[in-house]
Amino acid sequence: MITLAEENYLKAIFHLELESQGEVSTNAIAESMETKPSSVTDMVQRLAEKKMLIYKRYKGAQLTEKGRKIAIGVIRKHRLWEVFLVEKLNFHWDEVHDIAEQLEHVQSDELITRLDKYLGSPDFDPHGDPIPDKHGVLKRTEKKLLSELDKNQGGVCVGVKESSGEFLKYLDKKKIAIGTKIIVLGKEFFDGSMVIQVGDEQFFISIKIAENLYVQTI
Amino acid sequence: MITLAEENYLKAIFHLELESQGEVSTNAIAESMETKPSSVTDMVQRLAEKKMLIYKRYKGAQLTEKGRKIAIGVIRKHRLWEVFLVEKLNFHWDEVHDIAEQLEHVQSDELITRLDKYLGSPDFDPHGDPIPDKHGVLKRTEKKLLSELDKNQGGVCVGVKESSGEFLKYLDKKKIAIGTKIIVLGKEFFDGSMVIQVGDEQFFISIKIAENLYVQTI
DNA sequence: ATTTATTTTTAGACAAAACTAAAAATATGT
DNA sequence: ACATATTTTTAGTTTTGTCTAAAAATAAAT
Repeated sequence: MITLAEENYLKAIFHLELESQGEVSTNAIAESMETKPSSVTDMVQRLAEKKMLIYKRYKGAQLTEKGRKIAIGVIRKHRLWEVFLVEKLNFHWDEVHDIAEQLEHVQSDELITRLDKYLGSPDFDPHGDPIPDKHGVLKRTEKKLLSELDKNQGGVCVGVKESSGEFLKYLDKKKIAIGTKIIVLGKEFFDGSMVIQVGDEQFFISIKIAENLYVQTI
Repeated sequence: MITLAEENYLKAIFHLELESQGEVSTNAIAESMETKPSSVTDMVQRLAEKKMLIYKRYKGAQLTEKGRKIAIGVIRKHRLWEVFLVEKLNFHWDEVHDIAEQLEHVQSDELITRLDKYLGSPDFDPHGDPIPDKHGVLKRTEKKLLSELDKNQGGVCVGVKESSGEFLKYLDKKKIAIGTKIIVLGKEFFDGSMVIQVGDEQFFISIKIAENLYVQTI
């Protein structure tokens, strides 16, 4: 049996491992979970006993295969519920996080299997983050053109193909820079135009823009 | 703030109050929650301090308006989620209880408002139990003919209109007696025939049966 | 009414998950 | 390298919710 708190720790450690290679520090976990380092030490030791991570004192934590599986399972549930909240209950994409944070802890494999099917097995959540499949495989892709992204997929801007002053000025006006996250909210088949989300703003772009912007998918 | 355990106690006490008037005994609560009487005493004292119920030692507990409101809120959430699981995710009616037991504790008024609307504001859950409205009002109806019930509504058999031997023998064969719970799973408009659930069995009945059976709706 | 049985409560422990304060280990700066 | 700063851990409490065992109150029985 796994507790709610344990699931949250595993999830947080998983995310931190993505950002920086190797062991995750006690302080980093404490900060990301808004708790005290001493509490983290406690929990991390418990999780190490349960073989969900490897912990070396003063060095940090590293998920085991078992721990990573659980973390990815929680993330899969979180993102599927976010899709449900936005697509079926018409929540706005930025209102769903706290609710999904609760729903992700409901324990029932059958529920998630059916929810996934009901939602049409989506690949991305409303924030553009990829949804792991039932085997825990995360679609980890490389640099792409923005125009290659699908609906609901997101990426971080990593460069431009064309670098004319006009184009850069346009990007500046739209507050797109290296490191800016972009989510595809909609895509038109016949002309490749898109509606994208940048920060709080949603706007329309033509295929000419989308074909000249490189993004790193998550 | 209210905890998960507190919600479960309030819900259990609410159900016990329906079955027997007046105060609910410590032992009764312990039995219905599958826990020890000493634990119940503890929790009931905490809930009394929070003004969710009135507790007199050695006498039992009685919900206050505040406590009852919370209990009904939890029951509303439970039953709405059950409808979701059956109608949208195609679960069978007898598989959904444990999952709804978890979903009922997700805290978000907006979520429930939207879920209710999404499901078409149903009046009854898949077990035929009534769903309290957003103000906590439970559709508490009186004795009716089975034929007057709507789809998904349930009732307890309280008597017959016609009492011929043939009819009673039929009821006996179908294991329907005073106190038996009946749920309407489907209703045909043009002839008033129904598919009903009795215990584990589901079967078809004609309007002649439905018009001669009194039920007490829940 | 007084003993017996049942119910309920108290007292004391425990586990999970958090905290504070202090100690220990590691990292940094000159 | 050595003092200082930072990070991490330990030790000791707290809260929530549970338990067991024993005591107290209430109910039942002869």
